Amino acid sequence: MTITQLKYVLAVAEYKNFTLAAEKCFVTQPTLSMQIQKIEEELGIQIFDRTKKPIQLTEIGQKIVNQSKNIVNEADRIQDIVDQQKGFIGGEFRLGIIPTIMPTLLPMFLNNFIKKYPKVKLIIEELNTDEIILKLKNGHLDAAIAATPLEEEKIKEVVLYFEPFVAYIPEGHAAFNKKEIEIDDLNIDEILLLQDGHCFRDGILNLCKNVAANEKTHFQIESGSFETLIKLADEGLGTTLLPYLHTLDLKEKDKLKLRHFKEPKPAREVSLIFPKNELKIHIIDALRNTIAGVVKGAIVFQNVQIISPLQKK
Amino acid sequence: MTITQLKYVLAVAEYKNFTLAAEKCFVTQPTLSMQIQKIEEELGIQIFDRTKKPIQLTEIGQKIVNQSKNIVNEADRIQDIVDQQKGFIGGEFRLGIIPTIMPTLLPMFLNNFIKKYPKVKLIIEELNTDEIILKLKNGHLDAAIAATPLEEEKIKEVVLYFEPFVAYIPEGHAAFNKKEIEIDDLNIDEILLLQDGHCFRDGILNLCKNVAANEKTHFQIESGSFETLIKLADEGLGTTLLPYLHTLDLKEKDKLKLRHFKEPKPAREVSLIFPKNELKIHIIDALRNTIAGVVKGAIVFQNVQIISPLQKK
DNA sequence: CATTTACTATAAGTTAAAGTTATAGTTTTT
DNA sequence: AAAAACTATAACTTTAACTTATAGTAAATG
Repeated sequence: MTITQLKYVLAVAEYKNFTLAAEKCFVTQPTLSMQIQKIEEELGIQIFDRTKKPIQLTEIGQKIVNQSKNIVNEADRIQDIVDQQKGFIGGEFRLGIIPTIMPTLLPMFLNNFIKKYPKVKLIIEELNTDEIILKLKNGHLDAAIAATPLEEEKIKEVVLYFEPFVAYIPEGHAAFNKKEIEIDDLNIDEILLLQDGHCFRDGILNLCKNVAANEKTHFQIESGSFETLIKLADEGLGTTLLPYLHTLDLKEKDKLKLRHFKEPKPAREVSLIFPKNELKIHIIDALRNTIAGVVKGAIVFQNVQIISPLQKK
Repeated sequence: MTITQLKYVLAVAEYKNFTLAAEKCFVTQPTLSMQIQKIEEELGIQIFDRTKKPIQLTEIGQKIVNQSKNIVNEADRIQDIVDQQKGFIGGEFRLGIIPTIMPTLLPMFLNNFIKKYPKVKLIIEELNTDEIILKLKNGHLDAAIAATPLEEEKIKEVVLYFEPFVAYIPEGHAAFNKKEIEIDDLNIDEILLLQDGHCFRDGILNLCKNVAANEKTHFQIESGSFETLIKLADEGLGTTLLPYLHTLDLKEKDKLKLRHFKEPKPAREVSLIFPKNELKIHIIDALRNTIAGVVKGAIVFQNVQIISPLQKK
């Protein structure tokens, strides 16, 4: 049994197709077929059920695939250990970003980063906070950008910036005429929120003290994107809260509906988070510095009050 | 990088000697030398410092060895997964036993077991409870025999038997003339106990309610073996408590000093414990049945009161 | 201090494994 | 029924792993 064979098994399990899997492994299809046969013979079991189309894993095959993922993953870390020792900045780097940060932050630093560190192959995935924590722990991600604090035992957090929330208030709303507003100018029932699972929602809900009592209103819409929320607000269906960076992209017309909060402004803490083993710490540091550089120009430090993404009732 | 190379690295790290390591790996010394060179070259680092005699690991080498242990360990589990599926009873099986159970229980079942399951290569290690829990969790042990309950999250316990404690009371002691005794006939200060780390000690200490207050007496001896305790008791230095199976081996003369407790007798719960993944469950079941068979004849069920090994203040 | 001992490294050759191309054999799709 | 999509087998090549033989090197020994 070799690591190579295990990788072949994983490829076939993933693509359910020998030909395609062979391509992805940069070998010919017969090589793959033979190596799979060989490991099946060595173990004395069938990993794949070839009678089904597309190919299926057998019951025992599934267990072997799970274990193989472990092994291949752990084997890949050998190179990480070496890279860390050498201070080498390169190799694959898997970064998770939550959906409410992705579209605004990523374009700001991505270009800078890949130019400065051309040897790093960034693999970026949009994931919500729960998925991120899971994948950081099992090694499927090297780092992530999320709202903090999370207080996860094995995960380290390094704050990147504090991002204030800005209220988006449609014309005709009572608060529209105020220059600066306070949280109590908005009625919690009318604030349009992102759908559950997006941790941003929890942050917003925590703004108001009496959420629990008000949760079951006659009207509840939770969208997956701020664009939808803005349009709903424009239709007179309520107000919404936008992270500051997001407001920079609005049309001039819509920007007129933005109202900043009085200090201390409600804000979210955005951090770079990663496993405490700090395996790819050099890349993480490089990423942090790059982001810090671009954000410094975009967000002025202000007196803020952090909304924790934690409390999920 | 291959699993074989990693195994070679581990062998050299263990024996600090290429020639010996090669023997243990069943290859010639040049093979080992070349493969080690090859992985060092591939990673671009030195794993071993060959200038020192005997050979030493470099700093990075130590990290690589640690990770390699993980990988090789996880790789070995592939075969376990297959064996489990097939219901195969064989292969290596690492069993930990705490010192206070080892000498009495092991001789009772070992012969039976190896005759009945000749394909299983039993590797038995005497370890205290803490070490056992650690090694079960990191995969260095497949199962263990210890006093329970332990209430460890990832470890399953299957009770093998309940073993009453018997008091050993030297001539001249106030309780010597009683046929059956109660725990309060003994003064906690005079009970000779096993040294710390042996979990049996905790069990005994839990017998008495007011231990904490009495712990700092003018006199405290904690030996590592019951033999010592018995001799100390004979010297008039106190009494001691012995697990029932241990009393069977005493000289006739010493047996006269044993006093059984009134029911419910204080007893320890002895269990077979193993990781919840139940990888080698067939061997574990075989072991349990073998032990159950031999113990049934030796320990009559009685009304007992379990002393938990847990509370460590 | 030269010699033995106890190792590790290198060289040359062999064996075994992993890979290739070409093609045959399936099953599914059209 | 033919074509397409795919996997398996066969024959061969390349590469990697392993062997024996021997050179090199540092520590131990008389």
